[in-house]
Amino acid sequence: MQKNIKNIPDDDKEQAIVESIYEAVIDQRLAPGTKLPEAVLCEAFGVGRMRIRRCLLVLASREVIELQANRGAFVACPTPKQAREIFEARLCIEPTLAKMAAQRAKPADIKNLEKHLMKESIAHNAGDRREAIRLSGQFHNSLATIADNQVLLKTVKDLVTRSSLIIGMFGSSGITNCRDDEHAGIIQALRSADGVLAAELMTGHLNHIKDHLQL
Amino acid sequence: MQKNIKNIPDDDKEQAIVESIYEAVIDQRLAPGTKLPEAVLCEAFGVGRMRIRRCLLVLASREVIELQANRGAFVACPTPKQAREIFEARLCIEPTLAKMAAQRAKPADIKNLEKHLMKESIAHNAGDRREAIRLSGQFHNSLATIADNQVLLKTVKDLVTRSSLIIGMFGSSGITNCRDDEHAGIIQALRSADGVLAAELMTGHLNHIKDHLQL
DNA sequence: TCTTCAATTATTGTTAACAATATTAGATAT
DNA sequence: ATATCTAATATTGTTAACAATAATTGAAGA
Repeated sequence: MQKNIKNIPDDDKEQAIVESIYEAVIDQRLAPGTKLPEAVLCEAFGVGRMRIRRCLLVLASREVIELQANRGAFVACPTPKQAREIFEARLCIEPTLAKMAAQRAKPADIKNLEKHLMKESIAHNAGDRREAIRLSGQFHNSLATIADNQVLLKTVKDLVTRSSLIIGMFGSSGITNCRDDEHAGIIQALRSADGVLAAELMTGHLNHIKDHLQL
Repeated sequence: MQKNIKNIPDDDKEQAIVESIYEAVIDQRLAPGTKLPEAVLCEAFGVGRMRIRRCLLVLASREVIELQANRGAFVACPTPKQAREIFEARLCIEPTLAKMAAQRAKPADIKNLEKHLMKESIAHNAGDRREAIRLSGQFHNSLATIADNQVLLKTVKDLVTRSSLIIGMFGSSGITNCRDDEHAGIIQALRSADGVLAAELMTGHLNHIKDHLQL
């Protein structure tokens, strides 16, 4: 019999590091342009330089960070053009994804989304902008999970992460970016298995987020 | 004044290597499951091991190859489940993309597509299956280019590349996979700037390709 | 002849030292 | 005081040797 095949040695640890940096970007603890020196990351995660470099390369390949020659890694600074393209991509993908989710959502999925929505509402009312953004992104990922398509999930995750950077750069600081009542509407559409409505609401929702940006 | 900033040292060369492997996968010169030993690639591209490893990591992060612990790199073998997800993703993205392309196509773009179509037709009539597949993929990339969205272009490129692997694994060998007359129809829709039609035709086209697979 | 085990070989993974480049600090001159 | 140049420092990029693991070969036994 064959031994369990892991993808690459200690891949789990590396994936955890990548995820950790993703999270920090989403939470806006790592602002656009922040330098990520190898030594600091080695210290922080308790691994060697090679590991960190591998993680940085993966992050760069997903355009969450940028690698500059002989200067190192920096958290990406999306340009207005990139911002437009990213939201255009989201508008291309997520409405259809919402439709798929509406067709496939099981009662348990709806339950989880409702719980999620409550958390969003709490963070929102508490004025915890950071947490609100984080949960808002997570909501979009959840739809991809319910739609049960790993390929689209990965794509959306990247887009959501980069959207956090965009909001960090071009978001009007006063206004809340993701209105949770719009999320509520989408959940209601899923509940009634109305895919077309879910898609429409998602389109409107993404347009609202985009419209609140100062590109 | 500041020196020209390149992304990373000799990034161009590395990107060329990655592209080269992409091409080989698309052309089906690298069959699914083929082992890619570091030494061979170092020799082939005339670079050190470190470079090759970086390229392999990028390719793995895009799921064009798979890295196995202590065993090295292998051209990816998409599972039927992955194949379904990839085509679902394409069906999610490319119709809308075709619509965008229809709205943005300039006369020169149409001209190029027509030239491209002729090449496809020639390869098709000559029974050059490999070239036909390659050109067929390129057609889909061209639409993303015309739509002028780098984010979606990159996503589609990945999906098209992996589709080549899927066709290599699950394609019925006798039947041609991408009917160029369907491409012709899409071009006609672009010519008349009929986005809705372009989207519909693209949906049908992708479904046809998918239906010719033996999952 | 086929299977199993051990030893050899080949390949990948890791580490540490070194080279190249950028950044910083300090001194000098205007 | 500011700007500029130079030297020192720090950071990144590269290489080569080494360690760990897998693949292969061949021999021994059933």
